[in-house]
This record gives sequence, C-alpha cells and structure tokens, in this order.
Amino acid sequence: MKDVAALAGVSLKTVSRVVNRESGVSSAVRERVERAATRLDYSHNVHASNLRRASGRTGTVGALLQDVSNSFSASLLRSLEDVARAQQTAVLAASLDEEEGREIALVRGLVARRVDGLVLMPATSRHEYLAAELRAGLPTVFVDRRPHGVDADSVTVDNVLGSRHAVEHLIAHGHRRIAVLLDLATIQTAEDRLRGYRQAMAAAGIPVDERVEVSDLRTSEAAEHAVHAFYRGGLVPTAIFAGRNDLAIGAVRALRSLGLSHDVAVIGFDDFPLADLLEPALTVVRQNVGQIGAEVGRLLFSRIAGDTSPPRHVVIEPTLVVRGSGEIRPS
Amino acid sequence: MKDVAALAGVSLKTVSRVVNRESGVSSAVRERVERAATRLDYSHNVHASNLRRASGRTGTVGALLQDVSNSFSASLLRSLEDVARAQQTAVLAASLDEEEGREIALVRGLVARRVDGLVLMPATSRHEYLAAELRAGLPTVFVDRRPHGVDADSVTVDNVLGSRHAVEHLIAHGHRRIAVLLDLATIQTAEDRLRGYRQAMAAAGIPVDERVEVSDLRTSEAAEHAVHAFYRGGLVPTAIFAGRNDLAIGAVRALRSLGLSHDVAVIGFDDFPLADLLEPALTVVRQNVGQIGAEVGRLLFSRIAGDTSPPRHVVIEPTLVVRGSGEIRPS
DNA sequence: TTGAAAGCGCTACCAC
DNA sequence: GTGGTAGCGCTTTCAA
Repeated sequence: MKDVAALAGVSLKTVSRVVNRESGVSSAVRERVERAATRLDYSHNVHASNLRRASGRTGTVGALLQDVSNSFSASLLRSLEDVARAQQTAVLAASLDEEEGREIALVRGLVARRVDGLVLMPATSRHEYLAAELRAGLPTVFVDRRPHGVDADSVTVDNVLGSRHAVEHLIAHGHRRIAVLLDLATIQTAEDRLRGYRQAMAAAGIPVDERVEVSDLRTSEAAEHAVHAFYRGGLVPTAIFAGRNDLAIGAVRALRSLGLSHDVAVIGFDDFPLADLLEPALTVVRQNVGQIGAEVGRLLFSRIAGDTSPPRHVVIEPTLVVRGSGEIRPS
Repeated sequence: MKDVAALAGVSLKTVSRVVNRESGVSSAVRERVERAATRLDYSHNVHASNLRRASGRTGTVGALLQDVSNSFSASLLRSLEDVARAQQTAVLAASLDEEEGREIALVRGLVARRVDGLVLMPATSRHEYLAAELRAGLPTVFVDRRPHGVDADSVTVDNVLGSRHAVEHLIAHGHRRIAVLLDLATIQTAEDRLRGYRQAMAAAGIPVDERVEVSDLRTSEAAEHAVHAFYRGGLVPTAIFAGRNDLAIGAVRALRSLGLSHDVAVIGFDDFPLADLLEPALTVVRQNVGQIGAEVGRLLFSRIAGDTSPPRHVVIEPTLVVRGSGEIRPS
C-alpha cells in the first residue's frame, strides 16, 4: 500500500480511501491510485485492515459439523454458505467425527482466528468450555444438538416426536416385533430417538425386547451386521426403525441379501438422495435440512448484527415421508 | 496480552514466548503467565500474530468447489480437510455453482485473506485472472478441470478414456443406439466425455445421431425430461450414457416411470452412495474421489512447504464399476 | 532468562 | 479533498 501511494504520488490514507471505496476522493486521484494498484499487483490485506478497524469483524464464520462429506452436514453447510455469502462472509468448515478433543481444539482455533460467529454440531455432551466465549458475546448457534451447561441459540429437530411417529406408523401397520438401530448411546439425538421408540411401544402396550434395541452403531456396515445377527439369532423382527440414514441403508443391504426386503418394513431417520429410488422406496422421517440451515444462518447473522435478546431454541418438527418400505405389513 | 503481562508482572515479550511455547522461559514465570492468561480469558489473536511473523503463513487454505452439497465436492472437501488438519490448517470452503463471477470474486476474497494455498474446481474456462497470484507464488491446485491460459498444478480424471470405456462396454453388449446426456457444453469435463463417446462410436463404425446427444443439462430433472422426450419422439435408444451422476439418476427416474428400467442399459459417470442398491444396480465410471483429494492435498502442501518445481499434472484413470444396469442387452 | 523498541499493513482521528 | 500521526495485537531484533 505504501508502494502504491508512492507510485501514485499520494498519501497512504488516500490509497486506503480508494481501496475501501470511501467518499471524498476526486475521481482523478482515484483513477491514478487504481492504476498504480493494478500495476503493482496490489492486493488488500484484510487481516491488517480488520486489526485496526473499529468493528472488529473478520467476515468469517466457523462451522463445525459432524462430517462435511455426509449429506446432512453437507447440505447444512451449503445453506449456511448461502446466507453467509449474502453477508460477504466466508465459512471455515471442519468435521468433528464425534471426537470431543477435536471439537475443543477447533473451537480454540476459530476463536484465535476471531471468527464473527460459530455454528456447532457438537461432538461433546458438556459445553462449559465455551462459557468464556459466550460471555464475551461470541455469536454461537448449536445445530442438531442442544447446548448443555451453557445457554446459547439452537436449532434442533424434535427427535422424540419424529421417532414416535415412525414407530406408531409401523404399529398401525400391524407390527409388534420392531427392532431399532441407533448411533452411539452418548449422542443426544440417538437417545431421543430411542425414547420416541419406547414411548410409542409403551403407548401401544407392546413389551420391549432389549435384544432388538441395538445402540452404538457407527457405520452402515455395523447396522448390516446387526440385522444379519437378528435373523441368525432367531429374533425375526417384522419391522426395523433405523435411527440414522446410513443405518437404514445398512438395514436395507442386509434385508436384500437375506431376500427379505419386501417382507420386513423399514423406516429410516433423516432423508437422503435416492431414498425414493430404492426398491421398495424407503419411508423416512425427514428433517428439513434447507429449513434448518436457513434458520441457523438467520439466527447467527442476527446475533452478529448485534441482537442480544435471550437465546432462542428453534425446534423443527420432522415429517414422515411415506414411500413404501414403511407400509409393508407383517407376514 | 498487555493485560496478561501486567497481571503476571512480566513483559509483553515473555507472554508472547509462553503463548508460543518458545524455549527460554523459567517454569515459574511460565506458570505465572499461564495463570494470568486463564484468569483474564486471554485468547491469542492469530491475525495480529501472522501480520508480524516472518513466515507470513495464515494456516488457512481456500477450497472453491462446484457445490459443497454434492457428493463429489463434499468428499473432495473432506479428504482435503484431513490433509489440512494434519498440517494445522483450516479450510475456507465455498461453492461456485458454475458462476464465473462468483469464482473471481471469491478468489479475490481468499487472496485478501492471505490464504496459504488455493484448491480450485473452476467455473471459468480461462484463468489468466490468476496470473499475478501464481507469479507471486500462491500455491494453487486445479482439481477436476485443468488450468487454461496459465500453468498450475492440477489433478484431473481422464474423462475421455473413462467415457470411451463406458461406451465401448455398451457397444460390446450389443448396443448401437446409445444416447448421451451431458452437462453444459462449455464445461471441459462435459466436452471430454462427449469426445470419449464419439471416439468409441467412431471406432465401432456406428454413425452418430445428434438427436440423442443432449448437452447443457444442469439438473437431474432436465435429464429426466430429456429421456422422456427420446421415447415420446420415437428415438428409442437402447442404452444411455449419462455424463454426470445426477444426470444418471434423472435417466433412471425417467426409465422407471416409463417401465423401461430393465430394458434400457444405463451407465453413469461418477459413482455415488447407493448406486449399488438401485434396481438394477447402476454401472458407473468411478472417479476415485479419495485418491483425488489426497493427491490434491499432497500437492498443495508440498507447494506450501516451498516446493517450486514445475507444475505437475496428475491424471487419474477412472474405472468402470460393473453392477448390472450397464449390462442389459438391447431387446 | 528477560525486556525495550521498532514495525507488520492497515484505519481512526484530527488537522489542513 | 487530502495528509500526518497514532495505534490495532502481536513478533522481531538486539541489548541487558
């Protein structure tokens, strides 16, 4: 910038004015400065700029998601990005893979980068480590999972409700032996989905068989093995409720290889591309990701803009998307 | 930092040493400083730090992809993230949606943020606008599409080869009326895939019917309409080669609704989750995304580490994954 | 082992 | 309209 000023024969401050499109520069001078800037390949340094700037904004937000390559996180990132772009803001994205240490280290990194805001799909179950930042006013929105031990904005889905509806749907179609596949028991959404399952079973007066309640499934393959184990072990559930989309896929794979895909009902939690093209098409509990992402963006940027009202907790109702696999009757 | 120094009764420089874990601080002093830092909720400001630092690194790289919510871009982002994390580097991710203006604006933004490196899946077809940055030594890796008008590292897939293999495979199964669905004709990968198609047809001595060569398809729905149009128009291809994964999905949808999914062969370019669970399972040309991403990361960080050897162009050979839909014979 | 002063690239503030 | 000076939060250099 010094060089540009020298070449254009003006002061530093004038170059700064031109670069920032401030008013009060004659067009002759402006043009001279711009020519000098191009000639020297000048590129503005926003970090130096922000360091001195009153606003303190960096035009960057952080998004810590479960895994940017899974369709739920990826879609969320995309909708956040769209809101951010409209606010001239860039998004730092990272995957946590349910690793608590990674979450804490990454949050520290983002804070050190002075992000204007934070979107967090936490891997941790206690969030006291964020207390200082929240007190200092760092705009933070929890997504998919609520904050624990601190208060902050959140956008979540009513997992208990979605899960209960799914299981009620299966029961209404005549099922009583309904298996449930779940993620790590320590993850709150998994716990809520189990609760919904149990509520529906209890309401229908069906005793729960813990041998068909399988938790801690981390991958599609794990779900596949679990389903194979059911039938090898003679448990023969007539319906399966899968508490995450890849677990549903694992279940479908297992049923295919067992030749049972048209005999055993399946409902998955969380929709995904192509669920409608499977045979039978997969009935799912849909979380409206676009709506969640837009809501997260709206909340985050209203905080960044200075909204200091008490934390808001947006709860989105998932909907059952009927496609076929969930309407198979017990044989 | 000033406050921490005051509270700990030491100089600024000493606090800096402690924060950066430099040697030459007595453990008594170190501990006093650390206590003061925690008490004041001190958080290091990496931007101020980097401003003065000799290395000039920011520990941030930019990734401009086609759309972070599609599975190809998302997987690429993920593998890049894994390499970056190992280098203590964060990733700024953004989607271009094939918009040229967006690409140029975002590159400017990333340069102004002084990213250490850039991964670019360009929307533009000419890249002279990057010349100054490349000359200045900004580590840049093109992915999926080669640079034009400038020289820079690239990791691409041999699209002509992959496409030719796919069409040869269809021809070997007895097809002669093979339709092809493609993205925007201006996108180089689309053009290459068309070339591969034509090479295979020419080599087999099959005349090309331009009515079944459909370009400029942007969405799954567009592909679906195109396929419907074939059969309404009496063109009745016996096989379809789809030059992008969502176009293949659109084709499958159309064939389903026409009741032809077991009569017309389909091969898609680019694998995706669940392609094996469709009925019939989808035969695809697979681009090994994990390998591409890892290669991109390796190249990028070797440049960041100071490797100034001439640009390298890594070309990855795609492979045909045979699953069923591509082996249907003409009826 | 510790500290003082200069300066990274830029903008705020006030003077002309 | 334009420019000088101070200073953002930190690291560098060199001296103690």
